[in-house]
Amino acid sequence: MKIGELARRSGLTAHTIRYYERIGLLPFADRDNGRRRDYDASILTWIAFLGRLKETGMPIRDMLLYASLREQGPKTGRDRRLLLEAHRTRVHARLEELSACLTVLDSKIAGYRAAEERTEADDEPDKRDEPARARTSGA
Amino acid sequence: MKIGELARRSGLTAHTIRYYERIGLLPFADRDNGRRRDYDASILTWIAFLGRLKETGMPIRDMLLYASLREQGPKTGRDRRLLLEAHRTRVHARLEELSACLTVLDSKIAGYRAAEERTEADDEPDKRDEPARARTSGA
DNA sequence: CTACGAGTTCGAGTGCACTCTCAGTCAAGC
DNA sequence: GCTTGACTGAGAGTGCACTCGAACTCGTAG
Repeated sequence: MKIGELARRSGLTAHTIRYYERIGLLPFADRDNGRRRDYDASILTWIAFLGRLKETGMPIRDMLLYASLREQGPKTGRDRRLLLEAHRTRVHARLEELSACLTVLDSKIAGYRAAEERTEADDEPDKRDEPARARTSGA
Repeated sequence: MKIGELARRSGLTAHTIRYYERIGLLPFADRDNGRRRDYDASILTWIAFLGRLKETGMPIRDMLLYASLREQGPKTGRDRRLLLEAHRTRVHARLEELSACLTVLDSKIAGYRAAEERTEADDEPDKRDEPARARTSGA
């Protein structure tokens, strides 16, 4: 598989694939007789996993560490697990954080809704911009 | 309240507060007789809310839109609500995405754990780096 | 009066993760 | 033999969100 096809199949651009190879996130690819990268389909699994790490907010420098452990073979399994476990903890924390924010967002939206209903009812403009607390003067 | 105290109380740096004012995320602050910013405590509520938006991944350009609607007073309530609802949808999607990734991460970790147990059992090195699929040759 | 520390503006610099341009190379088709 | 189009490496450029430095101004304590 050439870089163009890998780009289509992985969702990365050819530019990004070369960039990832340059920085060591992808292993140095075999070249054909014309020095062009020629990939095995198995690289797709690795790219997909990198995608997960990225999606969960892992910085490239950490992915590089994981990648280098992977390059060193199965003896690094424990280190890789520890790395993933630490990351898992962070992702979990982020998840909780987002949930909490979602709650705040919901109550803010509810506040705006309530304000709109009041406005429809008495059509009275005011200067408030904090809809979460209802005006006591209202209906 | 001067910028230093606001920085301490909001968790932003004085640099960031000035930057936010410059780009319009914070309203232009009143100045004292020496041209220094003098804040009312109410700004803290706004900064906290901006923090929520930021925490949930809203880009500054969207926060700017929200801020400008807020500046225009209560007549923009509906627009602000729509903006927040759209954002809420994105945050929710992100949350699901993260949950899915967490599952993948968990199974990857479980795979490494299993590999470690096998290694402890038969102390046999191998070349595999995809722990999710167990070796059938194992005990 | 002088020193100090906190503030001011403006603009340049930083770190991240790409993203793109350039000049050149190569295999295949006409 | 020539064109075409995907590919090459090196390096510059981009967008985001700050972050910092330089040179300056104030108000107050000593």
